[in-house]
Amino acid sequence: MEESKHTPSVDKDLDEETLFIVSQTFKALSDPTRIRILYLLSQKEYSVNEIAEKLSLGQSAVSHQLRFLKNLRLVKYRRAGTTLYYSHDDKHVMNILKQTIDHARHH
Amino acid sequence: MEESKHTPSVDKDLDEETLFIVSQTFKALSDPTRIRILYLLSQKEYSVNEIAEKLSLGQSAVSHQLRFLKNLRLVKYRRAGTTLYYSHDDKHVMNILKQTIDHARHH
DNA sequence: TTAATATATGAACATATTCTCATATATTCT
DNA sequence: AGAATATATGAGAATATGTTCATATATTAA
Repeated sequence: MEESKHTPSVDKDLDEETLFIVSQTFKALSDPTRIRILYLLSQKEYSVNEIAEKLSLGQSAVSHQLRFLKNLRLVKYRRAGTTLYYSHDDKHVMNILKQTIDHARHH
Repeated sequence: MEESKHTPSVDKDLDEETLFIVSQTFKALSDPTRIRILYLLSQKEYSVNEIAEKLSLGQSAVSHQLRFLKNLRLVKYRRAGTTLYYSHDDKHVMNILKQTIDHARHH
């Protein structure tokens, strides 16, 4: 059997590094708070306090989760004075999230 | 602004039920053991013991994880005597997994 | 420099997760 | 029915996770 030009994932072994990246990526998307934050950021950028207010969360909780998402490079921020505006930074992951939200809604 | 015929997820609020389904789906994909099991099952069906051997895991651990995946209807099984052959049961989720594995490999 | 505002960080706590071990259940064969 | 095999299950332990609280840091304005 010949491999396609796209080298389907099914034809290769899962190396440790890939496994780690994949699990971390999905872990980011497995928590309701982080999902809500990313969903909010799919619309436009928001400051930390705006996110906390919009989602009725504590400032600290939001900050902790943003650090988590930032470490995985799923979000980025720009500074404006003392305010940090966060936005999403991984189109692939945002696409995966949207796909899965749409899929979940059709049930 | 008018909504498209596909009603993009970004235009709606995230209701509790959708949020729960989405987070559970990603939680299933967030553990290395479950990823390896699903990846194995993306190729063909395997019995519990075959999975345990292939992945060097305990029979009990595999059984526990398969129950988890079964509860989310991500896998199904057929019985052949005392042996249960498990296979994947959610094409959307398997597709998401493949996409993310491919994405992770390109880094 | 001091005050005010926005965000980040560390510790502690409660809960969740995943594995192992022992044992239970289910099926088949004799 | 009893033995053998495959899988499931429950309890317990170790670790991970997510939140809150208190406090630290950074920027701006007076």
